[in-house]
Amino acid sequence: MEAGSSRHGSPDAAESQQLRGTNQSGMRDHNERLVLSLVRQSGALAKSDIARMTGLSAQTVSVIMRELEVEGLLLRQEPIRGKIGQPSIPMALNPEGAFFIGLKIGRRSAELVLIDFLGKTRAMLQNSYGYPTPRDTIDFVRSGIAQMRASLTREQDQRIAGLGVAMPFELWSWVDTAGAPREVMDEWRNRDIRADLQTLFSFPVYVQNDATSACGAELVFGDIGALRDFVYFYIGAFAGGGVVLNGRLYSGPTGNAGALGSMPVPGPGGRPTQLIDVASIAVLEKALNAKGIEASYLWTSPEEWRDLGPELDGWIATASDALAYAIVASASVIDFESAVIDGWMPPAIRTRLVQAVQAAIGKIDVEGLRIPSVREGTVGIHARALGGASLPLSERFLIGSTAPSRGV
Amino acid sequence: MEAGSSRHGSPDAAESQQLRGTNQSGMRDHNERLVLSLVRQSGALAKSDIARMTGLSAQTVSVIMRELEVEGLLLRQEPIRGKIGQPSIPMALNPEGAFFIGLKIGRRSAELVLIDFLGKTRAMLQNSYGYPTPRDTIDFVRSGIAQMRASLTREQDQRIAGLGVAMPFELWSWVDTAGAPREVMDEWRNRDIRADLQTLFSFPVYVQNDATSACGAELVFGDIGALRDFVYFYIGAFAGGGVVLNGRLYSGPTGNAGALGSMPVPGPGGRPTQLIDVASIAVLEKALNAKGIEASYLWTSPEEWRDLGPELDGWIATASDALAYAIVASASVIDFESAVIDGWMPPAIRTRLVQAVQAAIGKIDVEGLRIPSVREGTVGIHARALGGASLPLSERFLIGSTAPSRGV
DNA sequence: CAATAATTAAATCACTCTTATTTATTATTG
DNA sequence: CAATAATAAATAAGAGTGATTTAATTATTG
Repeated sequence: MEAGSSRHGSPDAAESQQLRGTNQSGMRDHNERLVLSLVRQSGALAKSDIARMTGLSAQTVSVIMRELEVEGLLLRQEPIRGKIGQPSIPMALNPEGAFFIGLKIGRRSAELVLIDFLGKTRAMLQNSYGYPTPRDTIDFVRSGIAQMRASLTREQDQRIAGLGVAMPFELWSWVDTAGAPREVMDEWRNRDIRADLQTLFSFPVYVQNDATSACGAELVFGDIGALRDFVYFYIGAFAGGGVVLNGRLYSGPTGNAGALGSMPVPGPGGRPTQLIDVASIAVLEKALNAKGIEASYLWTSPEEWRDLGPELDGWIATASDALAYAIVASASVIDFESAVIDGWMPPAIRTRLVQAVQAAIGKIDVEGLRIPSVREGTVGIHARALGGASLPLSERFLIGSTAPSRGV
Repeated sequence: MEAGSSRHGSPDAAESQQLRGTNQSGMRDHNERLVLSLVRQSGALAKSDIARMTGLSAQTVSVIMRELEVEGLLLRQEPIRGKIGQPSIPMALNPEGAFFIGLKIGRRSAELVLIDFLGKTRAMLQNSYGYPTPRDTIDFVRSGIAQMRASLTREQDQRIAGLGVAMPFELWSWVDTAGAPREVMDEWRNRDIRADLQTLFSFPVYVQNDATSACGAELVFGDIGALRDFVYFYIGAFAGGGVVLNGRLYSGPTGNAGALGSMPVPGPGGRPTQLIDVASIAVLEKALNAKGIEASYLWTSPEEWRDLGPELDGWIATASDALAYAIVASASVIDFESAVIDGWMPPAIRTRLVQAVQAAIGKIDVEGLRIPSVREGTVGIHARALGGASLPLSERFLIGSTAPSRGV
């Protein structure tokens, strides 16, 4: 259990140990994923475009894409005329090609989301609580998914490709601080939530760290352009992160890569603190509470916070210093092109935070490094649940890049 | 040029942009590399072992390994008897299968090394200087390699698979601090050393960051067991590092991953400094010089330093605190299994340093992280040059793991 | 109508897989 | 102790899969 439970457990117990050989079906699978990844990234592409981009022969691409079309994953668009030669027929992702369900288990609420092949949200459900329990969570998932599936046609329902669960690393270690009884804590520790959920459904169930999931949502659904290597911060009740290398979400050997909340940074007094202790919404809430301000709306209305006054300014100042520091430290481990910051906050405040971080980086000694550009996330508050849903999508339809290329 | 020159330039200008398709030769190439990687990692293996490990059919493995044997890359060992069934015939790497040349360009000296397929050093040459110049470096390489090749048979010579150059990132930015004239600095900045060297040889020439190279040597030649993800520190005149992910050296989008010398850490007074400013041999030298102690033997006799007294103790104390901090910060970016420390120092001192780092980590708040084990490097002072030589070896004969696996 | 580019059918080629066979060895039986 | 059974490694032959090559077809521009 231990390390295993927080990995994204591949339900088929597939990748047994380490290094596998490649055979023809592996090759075809790889090329199919490649085509789908390119079409997802670039919009609609003609077969000839794909052939040029991949280096595969036109005929191979023709065969692969025709098959994907027959399977309902690609849709033929209007031919493009006006250029010399036979008009090209762009092929786009079919929104109805597949559906995915994401579940986020958070400190104060759970979210369930149903998305289509393009990542568009088709349905969303929420469940608030004082603290989560396995039993209630499973009930919520069972009834919630039943409700969502009822709204789908039989055809659509059969195209549900999986459920991805985004939850914090070692959930039980903080559930008790939320006032939960000890039994609940132990239940989370001892139960294999993935296995329990898997018994309910015929499609595969995956589990992944919540901030890593948010990062995955940014990668798959976000507007990141050609960005292929970035470090990602999600500032929620707690702070966490994720890592994208070579266009692929990297979750690490134990699934705990991007544990940026635990990054040591210089605290207010100059002594080292963890990032999470200065750059999380929980810290902001505490600061507000200390002033006697009721701040539960931080959790309930993330689209628009009231005017928060000096506490917010102070929070942004310290949080951005800490984030700047964490970004520089990250950049000395991996030469990321960008650092992306998103979180449970209104876009306007996210913008302020990012600007403050950019300014704060300027005050740090960065000799010997190329500092990543700092940008806002483009997915927003629901990134974790969407990232959960992106997990079955990635597993089934996308590809990384560190793959064997063509021979000579 | 810019970013390009410090990448490991693939001489064939092969991997044009990003995502390539896979074809049969790619598949075969992948499986061949897989076999060689496994044999390198595990010593000698029978065909049936390989078949079990890779999931490939016995027949496929038979064909591949027979071919590798014919090519002279594998050697048939004595059959192993004493077990039921036909005795298995282990196949080992043929030491004469290929040769590789490594060049390290350092602050005070250059090293040239010739190794065989097992990584054993066949020849080594050194060249000391006040500061390096491109012209002298190229002369040294030309004559040095000519001398080395003269000692090889025609057969061996034809099996030289490449030259790998290990040199610091933006060499020119510190050459001037070594007292070099400005022209030399500019020459390094403006010249493409890889291209210049490539004109001299028919085998491919690669360039890579020096500390990253050292890390690669540890990965390929070191005694790391099953370790597949680690962060590596090389403490030389300066401090640098490297990153191994999934059993593969990761050099990052710009080739500057593992720039750990630039990691911000709490300095002596508690204010942030870069790791390089507290944990490098140059700092130790400076401390000794300040006490009026002549310390040039630090560079010339790294096998055995004289008794260094309190300055060494002080250096180990501050360096280990900083390293401990850098390791924790790295672990919050990637959940490394281990941190490996090596450098230009006698093994006994390396041992002390590692022990001090282990102790120092205990004093840091690591909640939410699994802390990597800290171990000594097993390659030693020549890791950079050997790592240079490992570069053509990896490019040509080894494989990472993030590759398409077998189909159903 | 010539040139150009996209697409695809047919034939070919490379590589892995499955099945069956051979070979070498240990374990068991009479 | 010889004969036989069991086991495992290695390989040969043939089948199957998927990419490539070659050539033909189609739609469009100029």
